[in-house]
Amino acid sequence: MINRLSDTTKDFFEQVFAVVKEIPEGRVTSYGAIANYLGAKKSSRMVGWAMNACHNRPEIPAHRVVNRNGLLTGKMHFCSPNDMQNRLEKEGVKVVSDQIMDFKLHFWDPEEELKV
DNA sequence: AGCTTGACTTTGA
DNA sequence: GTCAAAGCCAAGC
Repeated sequence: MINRLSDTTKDFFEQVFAVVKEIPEGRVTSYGAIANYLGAKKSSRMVGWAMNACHNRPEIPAHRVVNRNGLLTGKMHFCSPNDMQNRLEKEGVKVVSDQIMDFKLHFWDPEEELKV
């Protein structure tokens, strides 16, 4: 369980970053899963918005966070769109047409792994 | 203060 | 199974 922070927006960002940082190599998760773990399932967009601020946190493996369909929706927001897919494949995650193969297999649920 | 947009998800047809 | 619409919260204009 990561640090429980206040419900302020800024802390929400930190929470998202903390969870994303805990994602092991070769694993991926979805915005909704993170949002759900943070207790804001309906605010899945905010997770994406939080990732938008990941530019301030270079250590955040945002490439391991995809939409619920396993699609690399945010690849364009990387410095190099190809880098996201390349990095995932390097970690053992096969990606074809911006979509993660066997997404279910590589899926990493924070609620289960971090044990709320 | 109000409207539009956005790295999403869920539900209904 | 797919497609369209609604819901959600925050930032930018």
